[in-house]
Amino acid sequence: MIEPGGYVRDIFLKPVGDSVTAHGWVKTRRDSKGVSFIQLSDGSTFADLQIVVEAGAILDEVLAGVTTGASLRVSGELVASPGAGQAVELKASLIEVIGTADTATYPLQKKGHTMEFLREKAHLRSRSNTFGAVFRVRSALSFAIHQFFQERGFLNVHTPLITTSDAEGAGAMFGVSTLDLLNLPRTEAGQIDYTSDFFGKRAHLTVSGQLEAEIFALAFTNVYTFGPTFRAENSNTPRHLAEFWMIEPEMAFCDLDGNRALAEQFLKAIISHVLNHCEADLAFFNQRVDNTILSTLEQVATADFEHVTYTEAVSILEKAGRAFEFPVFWGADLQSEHERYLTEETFKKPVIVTDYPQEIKAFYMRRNDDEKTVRAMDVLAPRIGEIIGGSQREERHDVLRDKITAQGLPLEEYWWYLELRKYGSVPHAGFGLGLERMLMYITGMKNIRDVIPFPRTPGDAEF
RNA sequence: UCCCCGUUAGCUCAGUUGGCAGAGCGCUUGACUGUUAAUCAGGAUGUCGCUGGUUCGAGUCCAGCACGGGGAGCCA
Repeated sequence: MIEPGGYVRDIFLKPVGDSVTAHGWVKTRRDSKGVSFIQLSDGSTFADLQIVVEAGAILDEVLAGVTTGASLRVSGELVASPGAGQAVELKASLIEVIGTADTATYPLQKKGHTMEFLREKAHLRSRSNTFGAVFRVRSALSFAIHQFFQERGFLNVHTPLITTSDAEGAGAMFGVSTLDLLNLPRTEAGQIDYTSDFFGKRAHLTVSGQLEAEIFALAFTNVYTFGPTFRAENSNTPRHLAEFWMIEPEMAFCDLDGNRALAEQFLKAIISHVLNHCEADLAFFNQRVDNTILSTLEQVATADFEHVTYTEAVSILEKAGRAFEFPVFWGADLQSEHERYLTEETFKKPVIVTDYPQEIKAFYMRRNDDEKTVRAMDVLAPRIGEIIGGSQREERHDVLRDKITAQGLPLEEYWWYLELRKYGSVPHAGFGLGLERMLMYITGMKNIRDVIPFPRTPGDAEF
């Protein structure tokens, strides 16, 4: 394997004159009479290593196998580059073609691919400039998220992916079953008999780890989850996946103000980390994908977020003097167009909206004294809308029981959730961040399917 | 799931009033002593998404279906 020090990223930092060996895949090759240039990438950094092959240095039979997509081991001397694009380059004295790639059929070319085409080549697209940058940023972002919480004493909890309760009473869920679909056991009433199923009752893939995270918050004080989440909604948009990754911190002894403050610190910290550690990748996105991302990210990392209540937001929208497609009135949920107006036109930066009407929010959100609103918060970002959703949780047993009943949810399914409010209940709060939504925001990528390695969407689970 | 748009060479696309299937890039052959999406010259490459229909004749008109994109809803 390649050890630290052997990545292309490391080779760039070595002194001129060193003997080095590089491994990677050929991105492209240029020939002149007497000299060839090979762009070699191993994914460790945005820049390719330029390999220079002088006339006679390498056998023609070997060089014939050096084509776009082929994998190589190259040894030679690191030299200062007289060309403009790079400080150093590798003067090859030995090239081994590890795996060839037929130029007639290799799908990736030097330029001109659409995201849609590359999505169909998900097994090769990670070798491209764009997807190399996307997945390096994704990895750095994931690290920054763990670091942020670990440094603050948060416990990382692995909540289950298979669940027998419907966490929010909302959203279609994927069933998990070992029953024979061609021969389903039936109850006398004709319903499917899940008592003979693997878990003895109906099971699903989780739509959120929040309820289990609350259990851990009431034992470990501050916790967070970071794992995959599943929604079986038939959503066909550039912002939805059937399988995506979500981060859900949950804090005991915390109210909505603390929750809001943490969300803002969190976003600033992880954006700063990426700004400091992925400069070349971000420069590429800023140049080729969206020329506003660098200035936007720098602003978000430093400027204070706006905070308005739902009631204030509605008031702003009513005074906007604009004909929205969906009417604005107190009690209506904010639509995409309303969120965009607030973030892109009114404030031009992230906005945290709090205290939504009880009727449009989930049962577990803490009811305010006005009996009409709940301690909910949405962090809205320019261009992509809701990036974080969270709330202070209802910690009062009787109020929570009433809210579950009022929303028509089965009390018995929530027995343990209610029992947490009987034994040492404390005010607590948390939020959820969609990793892919955050990545879209950071990279400027327009389709969520292009910031996850292998997207799952309705009708598509290839790879 | 609803609305709109699209599907022509490996890729990105043009294709006029229904009348011989096109370009650029990629690939390939050659030229060129240092390129940066190299450049220059030549060459090959087609189930016009699928199934029907209209017509003397359909890439072009009509219908259905499939797939893709954008917008909406659901939401992270």
